[in-house]
Amino acid sequence: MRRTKEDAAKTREEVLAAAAEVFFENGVSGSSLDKIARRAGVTRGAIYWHFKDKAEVLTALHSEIRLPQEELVDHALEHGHDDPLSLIEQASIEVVHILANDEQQQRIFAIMILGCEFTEDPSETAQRIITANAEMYEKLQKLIDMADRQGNLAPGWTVDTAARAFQCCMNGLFAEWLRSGKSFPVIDVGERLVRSVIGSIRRKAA
Amino acid sequence: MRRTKEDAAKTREEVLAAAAEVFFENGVSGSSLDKIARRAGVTRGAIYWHFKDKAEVLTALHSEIRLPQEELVDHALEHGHDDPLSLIEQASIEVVHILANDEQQQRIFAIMILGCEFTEDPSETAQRIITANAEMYEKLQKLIDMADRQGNLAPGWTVDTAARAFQCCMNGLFAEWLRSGKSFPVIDVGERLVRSVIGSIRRKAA
DNA sequence: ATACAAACATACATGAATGATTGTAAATAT
DNA sequence: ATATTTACAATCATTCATGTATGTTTGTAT
Repeated sequence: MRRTKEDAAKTREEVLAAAAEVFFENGVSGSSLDKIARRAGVTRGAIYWHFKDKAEVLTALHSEIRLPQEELVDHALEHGHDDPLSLIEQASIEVVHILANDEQQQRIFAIMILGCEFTEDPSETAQRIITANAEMYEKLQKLIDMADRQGNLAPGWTVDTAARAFQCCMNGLFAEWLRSGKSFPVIDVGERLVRSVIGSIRRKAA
Repeated sequence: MRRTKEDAAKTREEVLAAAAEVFFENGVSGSSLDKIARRAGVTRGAIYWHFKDKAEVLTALHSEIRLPQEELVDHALEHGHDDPLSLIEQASIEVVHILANDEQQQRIFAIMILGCEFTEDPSETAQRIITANAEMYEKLQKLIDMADRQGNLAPGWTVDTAARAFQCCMNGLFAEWLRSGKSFPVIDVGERLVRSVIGSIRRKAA
């Protein structure tokens, strides 16, 4: 009962979708490959065909998140922008809106932030997550550096401090929202939070 | 080789200390009771004598964190305070300083925030963490409510939105710091962040 | 002095998850 | 038309952690 290439690609997607659900429900280490297979309507054999092990399923899931605003930010980094802080503000608010409406991305985000166990000697999977976070931070830092060179950074702030503070807020926002079972309006809180922090970072007009 | 009561209490503490280390290094579900026992210099028998199972070790660890400023906040809640927002600001900055210098509490915090797997149908352990977080939120909310009734809440903010925003920032700060391997100065970032958000929440003097 | 219980260590039984191997039917290349 | 992969399913051996049960030694009460 061999399937055509499209069929195979389909089962691969179904496995990933099932993995997202099961990981989300039981945590990564609480999810056996058998559970995922059953949810996907296949056997473990199928999973082992498409992926090396559970870690590879996780990284495959992770590589599925590609927020559209990343291109926006990349473009600004390449071509420059006359108001980088406003760009950060707008892009971040956009991300909040997107995440608030995309259940699949919420699940993946929850798995990454809350469901992946911390290790001091990180597994390659955990390492990838840390790396992705670091890349995000670098972009943030470069944009704020642009703002600084344009004289728009408020006194007292350094580029690094500002970038870290903003990153903490955003990750904290999503983590708390997902951890609490979406018990508060992310969009409201997120918009106010973003504007507050950006407002503090931005040098006030004299 | 029965020990005296003091000896027994000592091994209990040693088991907890070892558990904090092992959990921190390998994650909760990646830590077998045997590993913890070896680290503590005992056998699993000793652990099973003092605790029912791994979950009970975790909750025992969790109950070890009692930040001193909780009493400060409780006192303010009971007796009122003429400037609750300043109280939040000071207490939070104090917490940052304490956490920055207490490795044991850092480990426990890391385990709770990063190392405890998320479950939609939460285990009792996870539930305790969520509950503790909710209690913290309630106190925050009551303090901000006090500020609101004193006319000190900036327009645009609601009590809930402000409390959530602040909570997200603080948890995000610690989570990012620990996840990143303490790669940035928490105290600097934390102080600026706290002052920024509280500054945004507080109504400006006319 | 003796009986009992506390504080463990040791040994064992169980189950769950993994990874590897093998089987196999259909798709595709030749 | 045949050979060869592909895309899985099914089975198996092994590991590993857990929980329990039992053994052993020593404090402690009487």
